[in-house]
Amino acid sequence: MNLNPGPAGSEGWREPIQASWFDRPATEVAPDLLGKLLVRQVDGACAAGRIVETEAYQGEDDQGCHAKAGLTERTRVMYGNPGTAYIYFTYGMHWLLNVVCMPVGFPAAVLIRAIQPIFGEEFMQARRPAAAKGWLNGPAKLCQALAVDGQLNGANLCQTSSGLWIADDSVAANQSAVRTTPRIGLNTVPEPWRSLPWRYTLE
DNA sequence: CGCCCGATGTGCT
DNA sequence: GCACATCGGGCGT
Repeated sequence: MNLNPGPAGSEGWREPIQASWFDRPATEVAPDLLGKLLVRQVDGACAAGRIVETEAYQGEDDQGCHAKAGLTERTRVMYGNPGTAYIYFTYGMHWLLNVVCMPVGFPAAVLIRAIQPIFGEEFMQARRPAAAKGWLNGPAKLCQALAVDGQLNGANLCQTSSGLWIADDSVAANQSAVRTTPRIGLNTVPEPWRSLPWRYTLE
């Protein structure tokens, strides 16, 4: 098995970020996730991408957050441990990946919206049209590329045994390059939540 | 490039 | 019923 090691001299991608790092507001975790690695290991292959776009969703008050409906079967994971994967199905065909934040009992999560390929491109391209332009710049696209679906809902992202984790390879993001905008796709969400600057992008 | 629209399943009112 | 944290193709500019 060739694990397609990461950048020379950097083994940081093997070490998952620990749960305590996610035990704070999603509006803090979301910008801090920019520049971190999203790593997938499954079927004897390994692939990773650098996170370049995130969104924060937090609290039952946030009318853009699924937790506005309170604790339900669907939102249960968001009320759980920080560092857990909250993965849901939408538009009849797409999976979206979030990382749970905040202590148990408070619903919050960060949506991973885009990554840039770091290694394991062959693994990712086998699941995405190789010729497609912008083949990882969307929350459903990156889930398809990394073989992330509902089977991983509730998975612990703080251990490699899940086959999905987030790592810091010490290629620090330039914080000055972080930009904020309103979140995408909240077309019927009332103000002020619709326009909160809770989308974070790199470059 | 932009806008428009259909695909397609499910959670919640 | 309907909205939905989307995507890709089609067609007009």
